[in-house]
Amino acid sequence: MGRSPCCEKIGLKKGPWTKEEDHLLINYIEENGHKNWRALPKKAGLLRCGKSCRLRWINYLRPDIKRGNFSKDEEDTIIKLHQSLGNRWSAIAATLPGRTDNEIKNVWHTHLKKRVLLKQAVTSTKQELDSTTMVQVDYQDFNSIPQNNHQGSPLHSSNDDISSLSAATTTTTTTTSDLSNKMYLNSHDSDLNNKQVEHLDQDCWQDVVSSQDNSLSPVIHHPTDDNGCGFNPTTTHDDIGFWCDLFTTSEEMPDLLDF
DNA sequence: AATACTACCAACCGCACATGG
DNA sequence: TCCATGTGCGGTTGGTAGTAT
Repeated sequence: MGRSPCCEKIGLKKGPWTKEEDHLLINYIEENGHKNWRALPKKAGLLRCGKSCRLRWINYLRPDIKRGNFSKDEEDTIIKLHQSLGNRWSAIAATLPGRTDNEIKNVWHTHLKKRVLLKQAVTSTKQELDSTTMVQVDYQDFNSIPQNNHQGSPLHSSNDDISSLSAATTTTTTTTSDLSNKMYLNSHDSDLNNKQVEHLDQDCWQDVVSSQDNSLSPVIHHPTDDNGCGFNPTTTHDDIGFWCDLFTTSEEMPDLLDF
């Protein structure tokens, strides 16, 4: 026999809260506090589970909640604390007054994780570049790469992605060494020929590259479009173009680390 | 203009821990 | 010490708005 449910499920409302429900909850808590969440909804006249009431109050209705975008300082704090604490959202939230664990968790998954992963990718790439030579890549040859060799890579989004990439970047000299997971480079450098690189897993690349989140744009210094790639920096295609541009010269790499 | 896709975020769910009888 | 209950936490889902095709 398992534990009983936190509340009687039958007849209780789920889903988005209405203004009326919000007012009932706020009024009750302002007058009586919230000593017992389970008993609260009935006393407040709400057809909600106690857990639902608690969540609504903690994450949205609390008077000290800070709304709006996260500042650069707040984002930096989250990134730093996540490095040391991991997914302990409540602990991270405790250091950011007015922010909730749920909000921080959402921000992490939608913005900050991508930024951190990208920074890690760029950092590892730079480290590898420091110990390797220029690699010449003929992107047209990606059309002939077997599917299972570039699954999940930035160049895998669709046939359209690959063809537009090829059309735009024929035989571009590029100092890239790990644009993707298990991507084979058609290198003219014998040491790196057919080198299989594996710095990031597939999900990582899908998160980073399939994203149309432009928040990366102001953070990463997108090289000027002077090499003929011609990608617009706002779409999935653009992400690919961006990655092509990104590794055009090794001299650009230090700037890219300025997250 | 219609459809598909993606990002965002509020809310839910289940588990773990805390507490009190 | 055990058990029932309440609460908190982190993972996940689903609805919606915006954007691309």
